[in-house]
Amino acid sequence: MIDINLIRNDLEAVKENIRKKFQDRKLSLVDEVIELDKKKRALQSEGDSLRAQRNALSRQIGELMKQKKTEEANAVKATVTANNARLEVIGKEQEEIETQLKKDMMSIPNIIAPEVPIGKDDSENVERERFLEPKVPAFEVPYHTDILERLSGIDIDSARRTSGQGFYYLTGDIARLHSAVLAYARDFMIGKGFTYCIPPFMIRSEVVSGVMSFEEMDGMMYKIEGEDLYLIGTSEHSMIGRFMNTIVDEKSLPLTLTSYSPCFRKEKGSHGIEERGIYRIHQFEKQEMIVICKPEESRDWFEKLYHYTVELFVSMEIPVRTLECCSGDLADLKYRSIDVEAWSPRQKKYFEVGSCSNLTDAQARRLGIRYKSEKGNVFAHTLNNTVVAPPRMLIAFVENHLREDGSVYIPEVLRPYMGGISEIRPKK
RNA sequence: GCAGAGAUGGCAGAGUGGUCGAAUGCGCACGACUCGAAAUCGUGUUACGUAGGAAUACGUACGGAGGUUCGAAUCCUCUUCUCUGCGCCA
Repeated sequence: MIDINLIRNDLEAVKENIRKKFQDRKLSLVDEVIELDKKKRALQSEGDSLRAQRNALSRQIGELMKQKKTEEANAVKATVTANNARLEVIGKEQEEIETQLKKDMMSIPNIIAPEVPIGKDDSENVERERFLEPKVPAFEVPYHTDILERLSGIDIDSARRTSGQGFYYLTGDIARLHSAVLAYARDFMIGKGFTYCIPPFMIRSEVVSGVMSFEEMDGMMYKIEGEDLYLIGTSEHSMIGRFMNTIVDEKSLPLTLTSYSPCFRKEKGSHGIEERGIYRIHQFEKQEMIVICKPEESRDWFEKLYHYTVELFVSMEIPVRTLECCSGDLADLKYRSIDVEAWSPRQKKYFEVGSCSNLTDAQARRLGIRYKSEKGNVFAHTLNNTVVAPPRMLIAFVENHLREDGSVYIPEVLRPYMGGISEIRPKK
């Protein structure tokens, strides 16, 4: 949600931003907001003066009652009752206008960063940098589940029976590798000065509706039967929810947090879930980073954050590239987004393993996350980025580290978490 | 899960229908005293919205939602959380 003052003061900038995102149908919303805002203020000042009158009259009634002038008091009461009738009408109108205003404001996208390339959809995203040489081995790289099955590392058939499509059993060294990657990523982020955090894996509807739209909620969130609780789709939900409607201490900024959680997603309407394998699934685990900082610091943090992910992948010897999301592919709340993609020697292309976003104050304004400064209370800036999400990243891992004999190489940095072993070999 | 008590400003804590945005204490800011400090004294110190250049004015908010009333921190209903006791449990 952007600052309404921006619309009041620089309507053209807001409209230009909408055009850059190819959302021209939303242009009329901006004019509607101006109108509604005017009406809202008019109603408020009318209501305020009526209330001021009522407060004065009520005090008068108190006085008259004390002096036992009941008749006069009743006369004044009648005036107040008439006022109240009008107040009720105003109240209803105000409520309607405010609901519509809020809805409009939520649909108006955040102002995008100057470096965001203009483009309609993800096909126009722009590659920024590459790290490590993307290699294609001489032998054919099988589909990731075939690699994992040969290593006795996965059992999807059983998972289908117990839980249905989109689930998996990881077993043996592969399961251990999964945990090792998470533990290594956790320690890596702690080493960068982040505070490790394990959040609630379920949150209330109140928090859910704070962090996402109704459509997103319907398409993603699993609800707990008979309770006002939802399984989180990412730890960002509970991590950001933690600061909803709070004023954080300026001295504690920037808050740099790294959280672990399982993530549950319906993936409703996405065909990817039908795919064989563990690319798109209902349940996965993820290490995430969250930064809450002062506005003037968010641009620097953004650069740092996605470079941390890059550094992590490079340390595990997996080639990656960064991809700048173009204007049309950027979600409405985002100022800027960079995806980190890992190399797939099988597909001979890069695929997404993480996404880093700077939401500036749009998310904070929507959720009421502020800090107290000399200038008064200011909305903070929020950023989030994937450190690593192992089931998906395991695809990149086994594809890149597969050797011709079917074994998978374990990079140096992970060995302490794998009992010192340097490879996983097929059984038999 | 059951029963009882509670939720008020940065903190502690009064207030049970009308000059209550809220006593008092602590904290904090500024000033006086002092060579300087402590102590002491004085002044100030909630947030949000609207109008205004500003001083300020008006409105709203006493966990949250709704209700009663001319008027609600105060009465009623629901809800969330906290504490105490019992029960249950990794």
